[in-house]
Amino acid sequence: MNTHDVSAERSSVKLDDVDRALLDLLRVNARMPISELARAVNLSSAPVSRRIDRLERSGVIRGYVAVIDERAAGELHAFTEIRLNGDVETGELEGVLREMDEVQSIFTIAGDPDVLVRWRVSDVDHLQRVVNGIRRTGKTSGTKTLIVMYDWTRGEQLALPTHVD
Amino acid sequence: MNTHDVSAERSSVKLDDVDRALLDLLRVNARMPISELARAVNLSSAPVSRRIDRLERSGVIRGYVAVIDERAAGELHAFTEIRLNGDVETGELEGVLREMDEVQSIFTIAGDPDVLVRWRVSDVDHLQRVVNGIRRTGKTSGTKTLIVMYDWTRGEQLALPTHVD
DNA sequence: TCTGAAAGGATTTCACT
DNA sequence: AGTGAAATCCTTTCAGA
Repeated sequence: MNTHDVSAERSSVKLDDVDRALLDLLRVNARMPISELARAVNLSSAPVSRRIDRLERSGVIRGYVAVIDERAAGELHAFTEIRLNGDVETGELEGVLREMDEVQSIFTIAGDPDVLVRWRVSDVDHLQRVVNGIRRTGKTSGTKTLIVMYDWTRGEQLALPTHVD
Repeated sequence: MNTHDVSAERSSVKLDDVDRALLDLLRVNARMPISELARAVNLSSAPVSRRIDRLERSGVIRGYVAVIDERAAGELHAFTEIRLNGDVETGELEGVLREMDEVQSIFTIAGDPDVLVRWRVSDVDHLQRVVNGIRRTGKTSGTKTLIVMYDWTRGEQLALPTHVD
């Protein structure tokens, strides 16, 4: 099916249906062997290898990450919504946030709030410290923090090699 | 279908320093070869292979996902905060959400809101349709949607294999 | 639980279509 | 832009410590 290339504004990348199929497969299992991807799109390994290389170099594939059970790893996850002071640009806070090890993701939002941050901390005390750290920059006019109790992401439960004998 | 089927043996998992080092490496590059991981932790490949297998089976590693540039792929990402009606349990809505292809992640929150959903849609019309779909379930008392303009996640920019020319 | 070696796969390159 | 074969490299299993 032909879902269309809407982007075009900044990226000169053209994706065909095979590229999109590969992306959908890798989204669900980033460790899927090239040989298996090739079988899924009815090609041999060589062109699939080259296509993935092209997708990586062009920035369409930004990376491959393992998803870890945060509680098994003894961690706490949370989000903080941040509203910025009127004279502060999002880029200013982003620079601060990227330097903090506890920051896992930063989302710039169209509307209110201005920024959404995902934290990876050891406990609530740690969370309080990092959120206070953001407040103390003087760049924010308000924060609201959401503690994650449970989370689910598409693909994560199917991603492991299930050996069907 | 049951909602909580994964990693029941969470409490019986013990991680040593080598395990934690492997997790940190895989978080940043899920496609890193076992041989390279082995070098990084000063072991041979065999035990690293077995350790990762154990981490996968015990549910500590939940999966491996490729991170795609949504704009290059012609997509729009957004979050919706959901407040549930007083008589609705989070599990009820979760069941509905998991069936929707547009739902990428579901976070159950301690406090207000009750649930945070991450969407992957083709455009704002599509977003409006899926959010209205949630409203029409009658399970929610309020929603607030945040459209992502830009996002950054730790590790994603270093995750690609650095090749020597 | 590790090492080292060997077997079996996977990936990439290359000549050709 | 894809195929098939060959070379290289990776992963897993197994014997031994």
